[in-house]
Amino acid sequence: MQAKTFTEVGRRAQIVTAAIEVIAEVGYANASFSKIAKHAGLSSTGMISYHFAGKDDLLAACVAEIEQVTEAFMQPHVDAAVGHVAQMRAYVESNVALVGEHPAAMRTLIDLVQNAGAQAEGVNGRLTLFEEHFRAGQAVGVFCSFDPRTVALAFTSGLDAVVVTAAAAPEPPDADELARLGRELADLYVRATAPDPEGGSE
Amino acid sequence: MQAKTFTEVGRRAQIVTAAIEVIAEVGYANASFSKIAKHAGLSSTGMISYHFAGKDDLLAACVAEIEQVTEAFMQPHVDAAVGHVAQMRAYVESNVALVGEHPAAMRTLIDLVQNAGAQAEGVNGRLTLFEEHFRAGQAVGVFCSFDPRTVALAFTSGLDAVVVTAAAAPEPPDADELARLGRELADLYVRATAPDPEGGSE
Amino acid sequence: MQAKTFTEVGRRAQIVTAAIEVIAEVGYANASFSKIAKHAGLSSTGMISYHFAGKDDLLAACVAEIEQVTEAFMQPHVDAAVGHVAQMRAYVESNVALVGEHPAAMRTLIDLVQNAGAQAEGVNGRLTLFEEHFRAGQAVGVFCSFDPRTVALAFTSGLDAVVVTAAAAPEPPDADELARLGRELADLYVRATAPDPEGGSE
Amino acid sequence: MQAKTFTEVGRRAQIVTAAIEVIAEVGYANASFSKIAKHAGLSSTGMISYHFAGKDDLLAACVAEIEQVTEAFMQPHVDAAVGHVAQMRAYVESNVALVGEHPAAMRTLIDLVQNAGAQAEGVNGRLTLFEEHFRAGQAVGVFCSFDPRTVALAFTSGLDAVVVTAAAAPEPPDADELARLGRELADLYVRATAPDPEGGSE
DNA sequence: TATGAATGAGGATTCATTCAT
DNA sequence: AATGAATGAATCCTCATTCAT
Repeated sequence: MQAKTFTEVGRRAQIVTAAIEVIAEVGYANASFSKIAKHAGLSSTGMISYHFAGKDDLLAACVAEIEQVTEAFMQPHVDAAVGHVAQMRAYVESNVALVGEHPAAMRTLIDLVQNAGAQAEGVNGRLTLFEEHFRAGQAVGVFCSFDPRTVALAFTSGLDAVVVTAAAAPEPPDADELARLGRELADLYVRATAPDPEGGSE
Repeated sequence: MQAKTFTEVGRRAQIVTAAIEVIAEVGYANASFSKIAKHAGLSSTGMISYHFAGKDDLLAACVAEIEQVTEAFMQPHVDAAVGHVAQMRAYVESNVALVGEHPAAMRTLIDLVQNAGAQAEGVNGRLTLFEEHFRAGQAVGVFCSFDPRTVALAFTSGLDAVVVTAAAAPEPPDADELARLGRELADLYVRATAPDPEGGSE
Repeated sequence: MQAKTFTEVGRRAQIVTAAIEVIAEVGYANASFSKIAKHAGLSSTGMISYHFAGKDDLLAACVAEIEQVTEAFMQPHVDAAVGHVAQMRAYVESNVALVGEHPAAMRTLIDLVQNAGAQAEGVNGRLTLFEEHFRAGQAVGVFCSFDPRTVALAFTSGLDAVVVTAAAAPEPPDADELARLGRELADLYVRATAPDPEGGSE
Repeated sequence: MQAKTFTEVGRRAQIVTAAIEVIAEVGYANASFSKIAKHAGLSSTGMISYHFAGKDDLLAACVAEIEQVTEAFMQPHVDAAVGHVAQMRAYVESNVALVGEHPAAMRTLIDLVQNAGAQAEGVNGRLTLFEEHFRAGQAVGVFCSFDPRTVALAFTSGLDAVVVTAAAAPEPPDADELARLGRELADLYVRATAPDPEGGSE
């Protein structure tokens, strides 16, 4: 009915930012409106309820915000890659590299994705993305034969684990270390999906 | 100095069992003492506080219990395997097979491992186990060259994801399907760590 | 000194209308400024506070509005009746008939009258009206001897109950049924106040 | 599973008593757990939630408590009366007399009955009681012809109004005044339902 | 006049924990 | 060894009201 005000947008963003940081700090289970309000410099939790329909709404906004940031960072890298294998590598490496840019966001995203469960479309979305990528690659012979769903599941969660571990480290890894980690993981995934020696190439 | 009585041990076990089932049902975040007490047939939450120092203590006991069950099931399979590769395969396949035996325990274990975070020694223990297994295998040339820590991290979390997905499925997979899943995953891990063609064999 | 502007009057009326409908729907206890504002198409509750001194003020305005509508409908019927008995009958029957015209208003009015309690002058006004009507009728012998105050109280609340029950029925009664109900009740009240057989007539 | 403890019963009774008094004072709409807890001398509202499943549960307990007290007082009077007319009179008079014994309970009961609405079985119960009493009396010719449902509705609400008005009066009426009020009302109801002059008698 | 943002108190409820019995 | 009652903080959320714009 009414376009969002500038202030409205600003406050929402402020609260989302605070929520992301709080969740990154204390975890999804312990992130209360109180802590988020305090972190955001708000005087009451009522303010959050004023701007968001409920906890789910706020959490969804956090996921949306992070996914946008994530996509903005990763998409160019993936698009620049040519071929299914290179694209997978670009996805993995840029995802790990993201830790250097937004460590809190990465930790929060994965926490939410693991715990929000049902309503998280992002998880299934990413899973399906991988799955179909594998299927397509197998069709053209650049991936060997395996169950795309199972491998997609193992890969995405393995990627998450590396990301969250890096993001949660006491002293965060620098860009070089992140690049190395990303390369290690991408190498692993490439080896695991490489076509049989006598297989074709792309 | 008084050793724990039989009743004491029994009560603790009863509570731990209830806690595992409750966490499997409603998740770590929503598992309260109330629900656990009710599930255990206890009329008061005070009983739980009496036997456990706190929530952390109870959770640790759950992890310990599950790990014991897990080890009892998996260890024979692993021990029966010969060579680093076969042992890794046995570990993965028997872990997935466990879903058929103790689905609730598997779901709970992974929930706790993901959320208990810091204090979970079990996670690091398993990580280190994998890591050293890789290092040893690399030394004898049955694994190719990679960062053992990173791959251990990716593999354990990938395994967890497959297990928890299977355990949480609306209609649980039967033994055959679990065997297939385990084989898929083990194949993947074996491919990913296989030595270069010109490498040696065990 | 500035007379209320046209807009001012319009907004107040709009809010009052919305409030009446909301109270009819969810009841006095659950009618909040939020719901009223939403129902009125206002984007903020501040608007209500701006036009009304407080909740009591708004409620009083609702009562006043409804009483005006009520009086406009009932007065002609009462005026057309001749004699104390006939007027009482006209009052009762036209009041019940009102349910067909303004069911929401009727439900709200009675809800407010029952709950607003103390500050509701309307109630006492109606009570006093009945009381004096009885007294006057007794003076000319068309009513038997009884305590006017007590009977006024019993009659008005009995009338309210019939009205609100009719107004709240899942499928609202049609005009014929309302007429029947009104006649039933009026008959009852006439019988209850009829002079002793040997008494006079009007 | 477990019989209620003495303490449990005592606390529940204490809370119910406090709730009845608070509702009598501030009305159903404004009776919060806080006020009830304070009135009962409890240090927290959690105590109430501990003993009652929720607000509805507490309210139902209040209604049950009051109805028990009410019935204990009224039933002997009604039973002692012979014939449908005398029983109706006994019901009305003893109900009004109850105000002298339990003014707060009366005010609360009526407040709850009016506002609890749906879940109040007591209301419909009483209504049906009256209705069937009328029907039975009409069958034997001691009541004239009228719609039992409508008259039952008007009478019960009229009775409530007289009771609550007496109970809420700044200076509560003494026993004599209550007896007079009860007689007035009973006379009114008897007149209103009396059979036509040529009708039969009981 | 009107708006939307902000406030802060208060709503019911659940929580882990303690304690007397 | 166990119970059940009690605690009080914390949970999310809604409330009527105020205020700068």
